[in-house]
Amino acid sequence: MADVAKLAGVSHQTVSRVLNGAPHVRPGTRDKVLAAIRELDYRPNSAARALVTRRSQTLGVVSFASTLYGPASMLDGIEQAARSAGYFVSVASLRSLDARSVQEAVDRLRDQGVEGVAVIAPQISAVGAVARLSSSVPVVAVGSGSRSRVPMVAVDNLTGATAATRHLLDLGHGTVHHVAGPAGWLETQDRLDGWRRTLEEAGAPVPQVYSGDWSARSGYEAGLRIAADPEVTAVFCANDHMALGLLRALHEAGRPVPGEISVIGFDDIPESAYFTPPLTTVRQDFGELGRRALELLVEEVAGVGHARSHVLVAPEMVLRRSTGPARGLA
Amino acid sequence: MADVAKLAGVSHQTVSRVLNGAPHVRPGTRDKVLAAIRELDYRPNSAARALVTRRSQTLGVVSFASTLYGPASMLDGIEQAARSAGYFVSVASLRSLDARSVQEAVDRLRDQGVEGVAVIAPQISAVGAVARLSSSVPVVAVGSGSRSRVPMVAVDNLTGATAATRHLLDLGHGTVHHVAGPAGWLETQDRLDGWRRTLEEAGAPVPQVYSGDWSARSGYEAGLRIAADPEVTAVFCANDHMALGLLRALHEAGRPVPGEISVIGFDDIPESAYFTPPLTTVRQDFGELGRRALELLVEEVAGVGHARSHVLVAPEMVLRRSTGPARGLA
DNA sequence: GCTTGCCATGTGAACGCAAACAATTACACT
DNA sequence: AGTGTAATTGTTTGCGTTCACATGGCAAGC
Repeated sequence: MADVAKLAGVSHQTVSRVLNGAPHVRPGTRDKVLAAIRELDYRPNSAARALVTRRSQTLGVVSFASTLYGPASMLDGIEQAARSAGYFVSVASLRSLDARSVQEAVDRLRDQGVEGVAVIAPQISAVGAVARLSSSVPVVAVGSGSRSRVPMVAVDNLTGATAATRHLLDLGHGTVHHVAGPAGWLETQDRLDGWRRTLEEAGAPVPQVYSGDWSARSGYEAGLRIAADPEVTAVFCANDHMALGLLRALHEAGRPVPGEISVIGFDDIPESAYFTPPLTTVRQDFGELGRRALELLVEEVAGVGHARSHVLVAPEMVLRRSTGPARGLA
Repeated sequence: MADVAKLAGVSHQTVSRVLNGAPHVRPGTRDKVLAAIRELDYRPNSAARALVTRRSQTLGVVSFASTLYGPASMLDGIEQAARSAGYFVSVASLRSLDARSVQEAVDRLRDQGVEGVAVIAPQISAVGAVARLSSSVPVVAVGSGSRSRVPMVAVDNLTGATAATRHLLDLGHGTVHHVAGPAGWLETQDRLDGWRRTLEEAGAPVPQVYSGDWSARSGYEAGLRIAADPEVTAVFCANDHMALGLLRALHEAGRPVPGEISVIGFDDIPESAYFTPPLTTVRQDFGELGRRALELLVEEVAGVGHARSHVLVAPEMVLRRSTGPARGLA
């Protein structure tokens, strides 16, 4: 910076002012400085700036299962929004979701000097852990269920699950079976609740719940059991990947979809439209979730009050061919 | 740090020595310092350290299409490896792949002070852009094709494509059609080359190439045209998502797979085993790719020579039910 | 007993920048 | 011309580390 100042014939402070867009710099002076900067290909040193301003311009993201479509999309949305807000993004991904790992990841990010952390870790224990240490750095949760003590942005899983269940009921199905996500996840819980409540309100029996781990494989395994149950005519899968596995199992068992069994998923991953048959599902816009979360985080970092700490984004049902009227009603 | 020094009754320099594991610190002294650190919950300031050491302990990742399974998995692998190597990871994702965007992303990272950059940007133009500016910071490319001028780690697309094509030929198919990825991608080119070369070596006719953009939708569109062509009995898709779309189109057109047409994909995403029918494909271990790339980058940063600058990871064929003998041979 | 040399620790700078404050200049208005 | 105010620029300080060097102590060797 001293070199730039010398070349431009001003003090380093004036260079600093130009760099930071401070007022009261004469245009001519600014131009000289700018020219010198270009001439020397000068780059401000972010470490020095961070040291004195105590602001790193960096936000942290704790992410889990980041190879899945949902988390990856949220991360992408976060990065986009962070960039427009002028922040860098540092990632720490989790291998497991216990409180210790989360603690560790957040510590790691904090040691790096991030000004805030977004957590894509939709497990109940994780959110608890995060809440406990959010004292030192602002934290927001992304895509988690509704019970978090920290500010968060999520899709309205309850409403989505209700819509899905309702849809199948309206099609004339006596009840709707459910393939849930793994225990401990906030999404799992909310979708389960929405499903159960809708059934109860409709006076429909609440059948036993099948449980998976979000993977197609687990959906397939649930599907094998479902296919063997002649009672089942409608299934709500807690995500599209499991629905894919379910579809596969049903196909192998010679149970036509939607002829004998209707299937609805959740997420609307880009592939869902090309399943066999194309999957009716509940769309959540993960990218949007990430963006909104980041906006919230930026507000927190800036010290704006937590006016709208809990943001719920409405999901949207996407009708395709995997759902149809109950048998005998066609 | 001064507080810690005072509490421990030593100088700040001794605290620094303890922190950095420097030799010549008496165990008793070390313990006192450690105790003081714990007592005060002291955290070293990374900005100050970066300022004086000129090392940020941060590596950058430029990523494109990071919501796709491949890039997301590579990012994940990179993050893992970076953590074990003691580095933080900062991400910059690209919206478009022109040289300007890449330039911008790398600049952004460099301004942040990263010590090296891994580029998940498998487009020819991107790699060119990166090569040009790799002077200031070490750069490695991940998952790109083989023609890059910067060090890189990739799956051996040529071999993979050859194996896929060979497999179908061996099954008795007269030739193999190809649904390629978008132009300009290194993977696209290498898989295309492998396919074409294998056909030529086998003396099989080289049919017209269908082109997609990696998405299931584009595979579906190619599939519509392929289904209408009675000549086609075997198709090699440049990735699994397009294969899914193709499968869908074939199914709709009443062309059984593998009865009438065999289909093979590339990638082996976790869902491929649950397609209808389960997809034969060529597996690439994206996570491993990311890890290897990061190791290479760390070596570069450390200044170790470029002995093994180009790492090719062998892909592995996964046989499932979407491929079978040619008609008349069953 | 007095050097020699290694250990253990302390002292003073410097890293590159922005904040606080000081100084100078320009301009309007009396 | 004289005063006041705002605009523009400069000077100094310190952010929290590590680095280079200085210092004191203690053991071994003569």
